[in-house]
Parts: sequence; structure tokens; C-alpha cells
Amino acid sequence: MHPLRRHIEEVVSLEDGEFDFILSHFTPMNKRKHQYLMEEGEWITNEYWVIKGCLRAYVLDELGKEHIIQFAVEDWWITDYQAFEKGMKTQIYVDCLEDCELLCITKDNREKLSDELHKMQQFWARKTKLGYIASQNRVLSLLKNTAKERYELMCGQYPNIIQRVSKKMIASYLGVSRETLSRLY
Amino acid sequence: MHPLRRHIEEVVSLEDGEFDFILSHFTPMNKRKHQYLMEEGEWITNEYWVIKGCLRAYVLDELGKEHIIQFAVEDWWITDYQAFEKGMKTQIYVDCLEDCELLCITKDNREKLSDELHKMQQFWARKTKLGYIASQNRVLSLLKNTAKERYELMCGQYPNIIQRVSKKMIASYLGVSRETLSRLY
DNA sequence: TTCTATTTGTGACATACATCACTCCAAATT
DNA sequence: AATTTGGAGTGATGTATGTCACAAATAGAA
Repeated sequence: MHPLRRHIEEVVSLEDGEFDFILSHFTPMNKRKHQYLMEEGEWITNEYWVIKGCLRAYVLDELGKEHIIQFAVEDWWITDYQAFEKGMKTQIYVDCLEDCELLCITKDNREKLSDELHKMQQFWARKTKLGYIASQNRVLSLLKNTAKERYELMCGQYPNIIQRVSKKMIASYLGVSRETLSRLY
Repeated sequence: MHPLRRHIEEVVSLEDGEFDFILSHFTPMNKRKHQYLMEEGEWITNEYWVIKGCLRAYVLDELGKEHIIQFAVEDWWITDYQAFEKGMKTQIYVDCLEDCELLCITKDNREKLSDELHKMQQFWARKTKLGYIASQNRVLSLLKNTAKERYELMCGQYPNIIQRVSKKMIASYLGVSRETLSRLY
């Protein structure tokens, strides 16, 4: 079964025809390590689903320091939702940490697909809810846990990401310096 | 116009009959300052909309320290979405910082209403997206800004909350000690 | 009004974490 | 194979912020 179909059917069940219809709204895309999907200042019109590979979304602050908002590995979605939703220029960068196979959907196609197939609206609504909950938990973790606790929670929650990306990236995601993370043990 | 109708019509437009139908799914409720809407360990089946007043959602950590997840004033929604969505016992407390007038909707009624009136599904989907975006921005602010910067951003973003709640609460929301917040200026 | 609890400010001190500088090592690039 | 780049560890030191203690001001309750 197509990995995207498997992924969607974790939320709503599909007929063969429905899935073909869904898939026709996406464009396959391959990117090499270090290539960018988006950069600060661009208009964002695409969302990506990861078939294979690993990416990160980050912002640069005034001092040029990177802060990682999100990683994305197999089965994850990635875009700048703020820019995507509000039709703004993006303030984030998304680049590949490994060679990537992606499925790309435009904002227009996403909206069309939502209207045409109610199940997809349900699917995306569910994804958004879960994303919101996860983000709230991350806020909470930043409020109440030490750097070491946050690292351990992340090891429990995303062991595959821990193994695949550099400590520098993990540190940036956890909101701690590379050196401090290195000294935790 | 009913304040809830005004609120919903910021996203989708409604007929009179539709709004009456929507409103029939809610129960009005009054609470006094210091009363709780939910406490850790309870099953959550309600979501609340604030007609008037001010509330907070917080967690207690192992040391008994409070960490404020969210404030809610007029026109805001509040519940434990994690518990609500996943059918879990809640890990949070929600209490009133002022006397409150609320509209309460049960999970069942919310789902029924979503099914019966597609516009409400759209409405809630939009709210969830915006909540997600706001939460991601809060994560980012915790990652890249100092306590003082976070305080100033909050003053710009939620001036009415700053004026209504104690510095202790603001500190707890910002992830900083009361004393540090007090020393910022 | 009187009493009590809450809020806020502030000094003294402790600590988690950041920053800078340097090194070593492995992986990628030429 | 030689060279460059990036990842990771670690010492020395600085700083933002936390913690504890106390006092003054304010608001609520009796």
C-alpha cells in the first residue's frame, strides 16, 4: 500500500478511487541534503509530506542563531503554517538534513481537495488538533523542565530523530546550547 | 447581537435560525472568582466559552509549582484539549481569576453540532489552526527571547490580560520567577 | 474598622546555562 | 591521499535567572 494511503487511513478509511484522487493532487519531489524547501521572505504556497528523509524548520534570530521549530521524518508534514494560513511571507527556513523524497501539495490543491473530499478535511483537522496538543506540551516542557529533562523526554518521544540528527540540532530544538547538551552526562 | 454569534461570524456567516440552533447546544454557567472548572485527575467532557471574566489553565509540577498554559478572557475558548481529544483524564487545573459568565458545551454536543452544521466544523477547524500557530509562536519566543523580551511581546499582544491579572500569573505564563519579572524595570 | 491574606518590591546569594576558546576526530570533498 | 568541513567534548569564565528572606503596600474577609 502507498505510504501516504497508509498514513491517511490511520485517521479515515479510503476507497481505492478516493486515494488515487487524493494522490493526483500531489507532486513527487526529490531533494538532496542541504537543499532548501523554503527561505525567509518567500511566499509559501506548498506543504510537504515526507516519504523518506529528514528535514528541519528553523528561524534565525537577530544574532544569526538558529532555533529549530520542527523536525520532519517519514510520515510527517512540514510547512510554515503561519505563512500558509495567513498568506504571509515566511519567516522560516526549511532544509533537508538528509536526501529526501517528498510529496508536495499546493495551497490551492489542498483547499480544493478539502472541499472535494470531506474525509481529507477531517484528516487535516485531526492532524492540526494533534499538532496543537503537541505544541502545547512542548511549551509546557519549556516552562517546567530543565534542559536535561527536556532532552530525556525527547529521547523517549522521538528516539529516531535523536539517532539521525546531530547534537547541535537537538540542542537548538531543545532551546539549550550545544555545549550544555554535551555536558549533561 | 449575541456575543457568541458575533464571535462565530468573524469566521463564517450565519442565518438567525442557525445561530439559535448553535446556541441550543450550549448551557450558560456562572462561576465566582477562585472556583474551578476542572482539576487534575478528572474526566473532561466540557469546553467553555467566556462571555465575561478571566480564567487560567495551569499544571502543577512535582514541586507544586504552577505553570500557566493559557489565560482566557472574553471571547476565548478554554478546556484541556489533550484530555478532550484523546478521552484522557486531565492533568490541568482551570480556575476563575474573576467572576465569570460562561457558555458550556459538552464533547457530545460539540461533535453533534459539528456534524449537523458544517459551518461549525469550519469554525472550529479555523480556531484550532490559529491556536496551533499561536502555540508555535510561543515555543519560538521561549527559545529565542529573554524574559524581558517575552514580557514586552506579551504586553504588545495581550495588553488587557497584563492589566487584569497579577504579575505572579504573568510570570508563571512567561516561564520566569515572580522576582525576576519584578526586577525587569 | 480590624485582621488577614495577597501582591509587589528588593537585597543577598546560589545555580543553571551561555559564551568563548581550544582540541580531537570522523566524514565529506577535492 | 590530501584537504576541508562539520561534529563533538571540555576548561575557564560570565550572566541571566532562581531561591530565600524580609518588608511595605494593597485588597479581601470578618
